Amino acid sequence: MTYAHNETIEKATVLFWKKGFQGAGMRDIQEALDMRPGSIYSRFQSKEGLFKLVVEHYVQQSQTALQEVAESPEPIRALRAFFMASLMCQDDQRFMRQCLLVRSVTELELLGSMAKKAVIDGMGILRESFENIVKHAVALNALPKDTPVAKSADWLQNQFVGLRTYAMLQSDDKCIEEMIDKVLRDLSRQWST
Amino acid sequence: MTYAHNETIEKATVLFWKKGFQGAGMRDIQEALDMRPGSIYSRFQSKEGLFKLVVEHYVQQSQTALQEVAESPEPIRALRAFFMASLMCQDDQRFMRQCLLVRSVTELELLGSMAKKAVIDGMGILRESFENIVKHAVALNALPKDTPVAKSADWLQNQFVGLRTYAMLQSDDKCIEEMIDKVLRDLSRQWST
DNA sequence: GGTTTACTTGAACGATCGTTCAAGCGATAA
DNA sequence: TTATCGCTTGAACGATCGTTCAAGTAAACC
Repeated sequence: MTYAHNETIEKATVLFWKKGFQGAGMRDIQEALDMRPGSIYSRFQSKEGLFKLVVEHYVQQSQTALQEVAESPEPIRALRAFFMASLMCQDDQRFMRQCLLVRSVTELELLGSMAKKAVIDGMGILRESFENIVKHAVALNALPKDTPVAKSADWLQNQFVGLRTYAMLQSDDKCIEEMIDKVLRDLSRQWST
Repeated sequence: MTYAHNETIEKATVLFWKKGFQGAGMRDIQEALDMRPGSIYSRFQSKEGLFKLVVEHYVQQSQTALQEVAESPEPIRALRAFFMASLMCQDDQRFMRQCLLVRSVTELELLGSMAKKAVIDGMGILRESFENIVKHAVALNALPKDTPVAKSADWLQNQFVGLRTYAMLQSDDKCIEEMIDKVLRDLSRQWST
């Protein structure tokens, strides 16, 4: 039941990821989930209700992954692995290189208040996860003691956004890898002028 | 005639920028341009034809602005000014903080081949403009001689994308300014490990 | 067996989508 | 004046949108 529920959410995630909220029509959704409109509406209330669940599920999954990075004995190396996995997925899943949340931000205006809140809250939650990583890295001396944690978290999330857009258009994985390494080097550097 | 044409394109640009290609309906367009459907179709052939012109116009404007940065006697300072102007526009134009091209990339799949080409080519053209800036800066000793020009151009465009997304969600202009300065510092640094 | 309950079905709704086209308009040429 | 031209108009087209709902199904409880 709950398993089937998660499976359904994940199918919807792929669809929204590929086509966007507006771009994914109810008939696409019906086909992807192999459900008839009545069933979908009885379970999720509306297209937007389903989308909200998708976003929350996505945030939760990402949060878990980032938490594992933070708690790793080598957080910087783990972060690098996380970046690589997110940015270099197979070509037939290229659309997943773009962050689902960032994609949704561009559609924010035409989302209802519930879904909108889920997206914005999600961005905040992931920012916190990045902050956790920086904190742990500082504690382990993997980053300088005087690293401004809050600012670095903003910056890191920001870099991730840029990287994901870059990775979506860039076909040469080697370039992506170099870009990741530049980010990690810049992360370690002093922030002061 | 041509002036009125440009004015029309610019009105359409604002609309597509705010609502996206899919989100802007023909009836929105009719209202924004104060034209009836027949006139729009006789002049632009289709919604996509209009969008293509909008994208090309946007790219051309951006290219001109970046060219001025490159040819400035202090390119890094000029680049900073360009970033500030792009990222800190008034709140009622906040949607313009997101790059129109990046926004369009998320809708790439549902664009016809003509408009798609305009978007992708546009990204390439702007990348070249960033490369020009780096080249000029190196020539003026504003950047180290051994700066890898092509890679730096990719990186710089990438940073701009990240910054624009960041600026759209971040309400504190001071944070944005600090982030810009971090980018400019990281730009000057050595790329080698 | 009969009733309730939760879930599913698919036809159909009104609204909106991008687009078309016959008809109308005003200026220019004959 | 009449004919021709490019441009405009707005009603209307078929398609698709998100959504609804009466009818059907199957398991659970009395």
